[in-house]
Amino acid sequence: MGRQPCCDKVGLKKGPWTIEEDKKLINFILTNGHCCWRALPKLSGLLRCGKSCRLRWINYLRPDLKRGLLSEYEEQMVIDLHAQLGNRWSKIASHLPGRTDNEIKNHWNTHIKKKLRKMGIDPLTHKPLSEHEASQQAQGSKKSFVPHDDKNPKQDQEDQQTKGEQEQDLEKNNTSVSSDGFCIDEVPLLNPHEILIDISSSHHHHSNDDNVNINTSKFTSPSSSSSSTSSCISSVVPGDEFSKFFDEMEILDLKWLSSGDNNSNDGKFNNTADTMNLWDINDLSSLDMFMNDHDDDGFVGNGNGCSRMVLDQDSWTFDLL
DNA sequence: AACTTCCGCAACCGCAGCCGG
DNA sequence: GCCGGCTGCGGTTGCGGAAGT
Repeated sequence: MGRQPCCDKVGLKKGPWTIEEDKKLINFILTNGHCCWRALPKLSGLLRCGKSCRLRWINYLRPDLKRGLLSEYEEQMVIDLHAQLGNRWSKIASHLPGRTDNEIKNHWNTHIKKKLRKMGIDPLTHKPLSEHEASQQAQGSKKSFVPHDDKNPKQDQEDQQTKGEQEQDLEKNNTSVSSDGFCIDEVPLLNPHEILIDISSSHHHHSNDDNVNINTSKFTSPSSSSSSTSSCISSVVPGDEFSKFFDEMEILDLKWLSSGDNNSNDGKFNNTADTMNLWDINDLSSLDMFMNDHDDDGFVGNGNGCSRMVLDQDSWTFDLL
């Protein structure tokens, strides 16, 4: 018996996601989590396969994603990591909080490769190009189709030996990525822990104590986003539609740190009397508390088992608002 | 203005790896 | 150890917009 396809493809939708589908997916995941991607489409009413849902969530809808171009620092990290790890994009992405493997892969293929070639560096071996190759690059001639083994980009033994150490260094460096590494001419990148919930205020739609409001007033306008960010959502839905989107989503208002606080990236809580830091970790486990009812601590379902919360950085701040 | 080519990105596809039975 | 199901990964494709003619 052959391998079962990941999903019954008959009647399943393909291609770009619509905002309605996004809403369904977000609502479902925020309510139920994503315990089983395969079952998710049926349960959420989406005519997509589980893989497609997973990809959409991971690469686009996830709340902790950064959008916009990679900063110089991030780019350098990608180059360094690629030299060590090769095309293991997910590994590389794990060193860059808020970036996805797909994003890094695309950026590598479209920007970094060219940049390195221009600099006379072979993007595959990270060694200087041969004279011939370099001259080709200098002439801006066609892409170098030098045969290579992409699957085995491992460097010398020395590299391998020091890899552990280097990775440790990179991890350390990682902690300072957001604080001093990001290009300030790009989107004002916000880290997950910079999103605060305003527990005290309750200015809109639900007055119940079990709903949390998060102000959106501090969100940056889409125009401040990197021009290269071409979001499906933003391309489809005009600005005021995003407000509707949020309303329909019954989304919490988010209260952001003041700009002066933006560089506080040390992962510490920034609790004041009436604010609570949502994100003090790098992964999505913070979501768990919202995906289940937590009446005791103020983060709760809406009474019908549907927790309300949407958190994000750029995809939410720029595209959805 | 119309057409063509190029480029970047989101999404798809197929395979590998992991895990439980 | 084997098998089947599921997830994750990396390569590739195709669409839409930008740039060029």
